[in-house]
Amino acid sequence: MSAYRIEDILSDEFDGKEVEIRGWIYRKRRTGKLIFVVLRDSSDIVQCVVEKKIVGNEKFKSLDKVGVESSLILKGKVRKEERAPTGYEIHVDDFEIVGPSYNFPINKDKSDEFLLDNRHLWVRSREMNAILKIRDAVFEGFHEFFRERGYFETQGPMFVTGAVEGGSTLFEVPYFGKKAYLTQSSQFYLETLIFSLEKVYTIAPSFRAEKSRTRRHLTEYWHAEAEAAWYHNEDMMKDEEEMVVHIIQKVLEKRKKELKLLNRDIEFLENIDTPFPKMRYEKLVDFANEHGVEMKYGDDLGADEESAITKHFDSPVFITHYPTEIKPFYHRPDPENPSVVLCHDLLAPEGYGEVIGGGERTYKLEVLLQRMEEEGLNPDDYYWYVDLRKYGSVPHSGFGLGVDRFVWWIAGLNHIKYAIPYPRTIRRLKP
RNA sequence: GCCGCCGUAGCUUAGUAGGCUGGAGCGGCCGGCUGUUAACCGGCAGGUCCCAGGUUCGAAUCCUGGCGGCGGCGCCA
Repeated sequence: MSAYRIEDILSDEFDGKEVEIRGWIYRKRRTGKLIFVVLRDSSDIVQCVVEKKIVGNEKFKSLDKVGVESSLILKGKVRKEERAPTGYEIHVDDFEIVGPSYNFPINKDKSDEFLLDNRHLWVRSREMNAILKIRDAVFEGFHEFFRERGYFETQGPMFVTGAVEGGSTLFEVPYFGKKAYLTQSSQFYLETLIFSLEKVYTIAPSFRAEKSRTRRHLTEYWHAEAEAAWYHNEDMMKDEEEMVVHIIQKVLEKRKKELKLLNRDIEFLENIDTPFPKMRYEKLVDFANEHGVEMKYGDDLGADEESAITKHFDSPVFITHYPTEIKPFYHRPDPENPSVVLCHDLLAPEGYGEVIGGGERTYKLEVLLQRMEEEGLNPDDYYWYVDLRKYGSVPHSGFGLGVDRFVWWIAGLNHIKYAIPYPRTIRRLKP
């Protein structure tokens, strides 16, 4: 007999049928000559009733001895049962203990720190299981969207020699007697690749040695990035908002059960649609001040500002046209007003804040060299990036999205460390 | 870089204006129970009170230093 997934047998169709299932003991309760085993597999949980008179004294005792997380194969008959946690239970005819487990370290009392130390075991929990499935749907949604839109998936290197963002946040690694760094972003490499493929995307890790201790920072995070030739700022924003909606739809289609388990406000997600509100940076300054957040022109958005602003929207919101001096050199200054750049950030609602940073790239050689000089950068260090502006340059735009931040928001989590299987933060390097 | 908080049993913790033998829940072990819902009932074991030094008749509690951890800001995705 082949084994069923638990999720698949939780239906009236299976009522009265004989099945085999495999999984791990999630809960176990003994009462006299009965043992209730709540078994979990990757799909769901189901209560199984083991009677002493059916399985025999020896087997009954052996099951009584092992603890939660023991792995079992069991055979029995499915019955509809209102008293069971998931509405059905299995009356067990026979079972096999495959891998016993004693004294599983995680029980009902648990601190964050303890669970992080035991992440390799905590990934089995129903909460983590639900989050990981939502994360999977998010990745699926990305790939699906980009490919449908004619983007090619590609990859940049992880070992690099220079910075994309500020240089102080690079992780240095020894490299055969030389210094190398772990990449902060694949953006510059994607820019080179559009001259071959025109529209490209990648989902890869990025590394930032920021000493941040916040609920939205990781030192190693998954970065979904795209670049497209001939795209202007607004073209890119259009793809992005449609991408965000596509991914949300994908998660809603596949993972409603998991969102419910996490107590996510599902209706909120269902109501998100294009177009997203768009606000120029200068308007945002006024908006912030009108809503009790002190902000002056030239300030970057802090966590307080983002949180205060996004709580006023029930949709992600684009902020565009930031002052040139607070953005990196590669952003294209607005030809109509070079004191601002053609860029955009996407802020997630409900106080979550920035999930995307993107914009149009400077494609004229003179402008790029001037901006590099203003920021004190040596063009020789970026010779290959500068070269792109010498040989058939074209207008182009791109963006980077923090996938873990996105999952953090979609799943409605309290801290980004719950959004990734093994979070890496300034203080957390294991397991 | 800055601000704040914490370290007591395997886990979660009570106890800290110094004072009797440092309590409890969960987990573990032994026993009981035929419908449990993170079951329940009885019993047992389990402690370097983070480390070092100091004050004191007396320190988990006060002081100094160290180690480890947590939350937040800035920065960013």
